[in-house]
Amino acid sequence: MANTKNVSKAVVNRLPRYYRTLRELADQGIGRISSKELALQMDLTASQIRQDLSCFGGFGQQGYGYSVDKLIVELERILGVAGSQRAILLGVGNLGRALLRNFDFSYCGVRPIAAFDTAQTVVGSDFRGIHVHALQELEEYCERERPDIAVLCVPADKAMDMAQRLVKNGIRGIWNFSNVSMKEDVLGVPVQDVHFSDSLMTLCYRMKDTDPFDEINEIE
Amino acid sequence: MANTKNVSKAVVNRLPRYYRTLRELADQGIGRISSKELALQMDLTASQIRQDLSCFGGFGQQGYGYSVDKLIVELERILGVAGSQRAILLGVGNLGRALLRNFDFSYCGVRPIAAFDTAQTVVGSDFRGIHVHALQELEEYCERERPDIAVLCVPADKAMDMAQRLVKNGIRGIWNFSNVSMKEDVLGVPVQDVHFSDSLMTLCYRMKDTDPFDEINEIE
DNA sequence: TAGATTGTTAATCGATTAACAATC
DNA sequence: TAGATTGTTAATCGATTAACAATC
Repeated sequence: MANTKNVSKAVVNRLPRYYRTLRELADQGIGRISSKELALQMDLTASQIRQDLSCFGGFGQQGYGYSVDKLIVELERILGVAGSQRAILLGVGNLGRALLRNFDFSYCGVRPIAAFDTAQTVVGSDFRGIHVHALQELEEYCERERPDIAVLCVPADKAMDMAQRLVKNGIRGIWNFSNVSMKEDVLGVPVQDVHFSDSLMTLCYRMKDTDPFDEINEIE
Repeated sequence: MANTKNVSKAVVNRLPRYYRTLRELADQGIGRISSKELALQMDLTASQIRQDLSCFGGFGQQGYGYSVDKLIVELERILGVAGSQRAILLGVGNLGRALLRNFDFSYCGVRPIAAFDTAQTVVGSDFRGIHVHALQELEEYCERERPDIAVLCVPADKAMDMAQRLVKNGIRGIWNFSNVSMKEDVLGVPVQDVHFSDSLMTLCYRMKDTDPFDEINEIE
């Protein structure tokens, strides 16, 4: 019945991927899976999967494996994505719009409830039913609606001030798309950075192996 | 003079963050830094930083530390982001547009040279100087221009086919924004997935600690 | 029942940290 | 020169893998 044992960071990092894979399996109509099969699918070892899951409880059954649906529900509980957190989005530029229009927040158990911007051209418009408010209404809105998460899509130079303003207004977590690193210990709430550039750089690094011009890939 | 020694995955994962931090330091006009100071800034240990960097060579100087500029250049070489790779973007929806308009490709040494879509409404338009071609021109274009990287922003159901088509046309790496996991060993080129949802879920997980409604966060 | 597969304990492997001689 | 800081070797710590009794 333990909620958390001693969950290492490495395990936590794998949880979203477990969740994603299991959702895909469920979509394919697969109702149960063994650690061995799942390992094959995810390029892990069966041992590791059993070890990881056992941090949170015994969800499997000997001789049978794991129920996909049950595991999904458990992972939603573990990840805390089942609680229908309420999110507001700051900065309705191209990226903000792309998120409002295309991103499936509900997949993560998050519900976007409002957006904010300063530009007259977007204030008052709606994206997929989400209304864009003038930024000056932020304080009043937060007091009334008590959102949990802020999706930060403002320009880099405005990001830090905005983050502090949000925390002051009761925001409990920041999903940060502005390309600025924020010190969590200063803000006092979790900040999850999305660094597109890290991802692209990792791709470039991994492409070096296949680079026809890179002949100096020798050891020593 | 070693190009690569035995670089573990953990080290590689930290490289983009080293690069980002050093660029920030350079922007602040800081010309040199010791492993101790850098460790403080990045929440690592000085030992780890020296260990990590020494995988690629001895870039520091006893009694002095590291030259920020020199380290940036070295990291660009190590990461392979200095080669000005050429990228094409597939799928000019909101996300594709957001990337074309806002993302600083040059930060990663990548140069976007063209975009492709099927919709008559966007074909022929330009975003920051990048022209949107009709998708049917892809083959001809690739043969002529030989792009290295594909930025995949097409809908999930088109992603896998498109990826295979791109590889057939000589693409050597895929930056994948479509929410579909691709088997690299099938494609034969590196694929770097951008999973927004993983990031948002991790935020939700980390917010659990501060959740006022979550009283059962006990050990055992 | 027999076969399969779990959860967990022990063994191995790898990554991080500490320490220190070399030297700028 | 003396103080500072590197690169590297050895020690510690943690994470992954292997093995197996328990049991569905």
